[in-house]
Amino acid sequence: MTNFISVIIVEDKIEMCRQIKSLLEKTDDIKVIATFHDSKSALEKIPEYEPDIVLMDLNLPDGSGIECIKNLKPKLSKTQFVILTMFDDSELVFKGLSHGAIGYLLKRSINDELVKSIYEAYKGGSPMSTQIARMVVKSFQNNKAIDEDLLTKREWEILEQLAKGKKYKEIGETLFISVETVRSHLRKIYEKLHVHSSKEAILKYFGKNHSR
Amino acid sequence: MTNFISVIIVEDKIEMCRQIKSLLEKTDDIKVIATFHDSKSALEKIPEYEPDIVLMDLNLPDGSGIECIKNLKPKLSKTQFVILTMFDDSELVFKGLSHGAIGYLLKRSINDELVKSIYEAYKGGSPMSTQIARMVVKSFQNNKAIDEDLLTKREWEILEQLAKGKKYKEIGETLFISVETVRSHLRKIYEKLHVHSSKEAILKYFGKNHSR
DNA sequence: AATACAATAACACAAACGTGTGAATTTTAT
DNA sequence: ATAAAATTCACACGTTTGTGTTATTGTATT
Repeated sequence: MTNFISVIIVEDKIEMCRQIKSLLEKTDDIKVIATFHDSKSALEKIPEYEPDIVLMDLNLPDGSGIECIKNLKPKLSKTQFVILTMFDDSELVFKGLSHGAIGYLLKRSINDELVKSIYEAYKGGSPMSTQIARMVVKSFQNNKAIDEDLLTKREWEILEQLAKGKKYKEIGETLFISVETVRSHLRKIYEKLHVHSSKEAILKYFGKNHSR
Repeated sequence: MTNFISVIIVEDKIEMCRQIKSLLEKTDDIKVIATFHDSKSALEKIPEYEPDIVLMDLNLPDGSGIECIKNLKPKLSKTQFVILTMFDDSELVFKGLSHGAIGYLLKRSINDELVKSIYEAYKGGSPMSTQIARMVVKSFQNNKAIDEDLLTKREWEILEQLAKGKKYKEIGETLFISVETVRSHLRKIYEKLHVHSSKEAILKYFGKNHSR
């Protein structure tokens, strides 16, 4: 590292690119060391720069920015990727974060947050605009799968085991009861959850029954 | 709503409580309308106030603050719960968020962020300190369950269907192929994933094989 | 003391699943 | 153009699962 935070911008719209650059260069300790406008040249050239931060647009003309991150990440272990996009689509957010992006900003809110976000990303934080954080939190709240009081203590134990991928026989061995008893419990569990297979029960357990 | 944001603090340590209160009251449009020091009285009295925001400590003497949120939430649909805690333990964070909290702040960073966070929570955002956001992002990245290139396009389609809880016959009907073909694909999928049941395959699909 | 629920267990039968083997056709890559 | 991989389908056999029925024992609740 040098005495400034090196940033590369990948963004196809030149005007937007310039705007971001000028925003960042108001600060002395951030330097935009390169800009790219398509994923092909970004993939080729970025590794040479070893930037601290890459600001990545998702809607590139020749392929998704997520693909770009996926390919660059292994070569640049010290670089933090921050996604910059127009859309607050939850699919995209989850995909972006799970593919190695460390932060996720909406273009409409960059004026207020961009510079601060670069610092945060550099310090190992995860900049997200308020709206994005809200979506992430929602994704946890959807997982309010089964009311705790619906199943008895023992039934929860059985379901937990099932949700680890075990088969009936193994559950019985773990809990020191016969397979028949396990089947007996699961019959009641399935009844209470309104399902007819271990698959469906597991999905409910993880709150993956509706949506996504 | 009135012309200010009404806040209730639930925090057992009186000194900390007073400190938070004085922080918030530097701003005219935030009013601390009550404070509680244990979950029993909080549960009884808070519904009468219908506050905009509840700042909730997790380590109350008589029961977890999470339980408290769980009980209050249904009675106060317009109230936003923000957790205030000493610890950045990931279990707690996920539990808190999935039980109805809208934000999660660490006590050590409240000086900088508290007032801003109240505004954000009020506007429907999700205030989180940078460290918490980082943990949340990490939880997505751990879910890098299966390498995309491991399975073919068709195999992904089959697995997706399976992960919706469908049985083989239904998968075949959805994709317009015979059950035998579904079985054929799943045989290869199980081989590639090193599993021996639909249960295990689904767990891998959702990244739930290790931990949690 | 009576009633309800929880936990345990067995038997039975059909449906669904896991796996071995084999093979034809289409798509993709070299 | 040729090899390799992907997609499709079938038959067979043993295992696992889903569900109906029934019963014993322990533990609360009233």
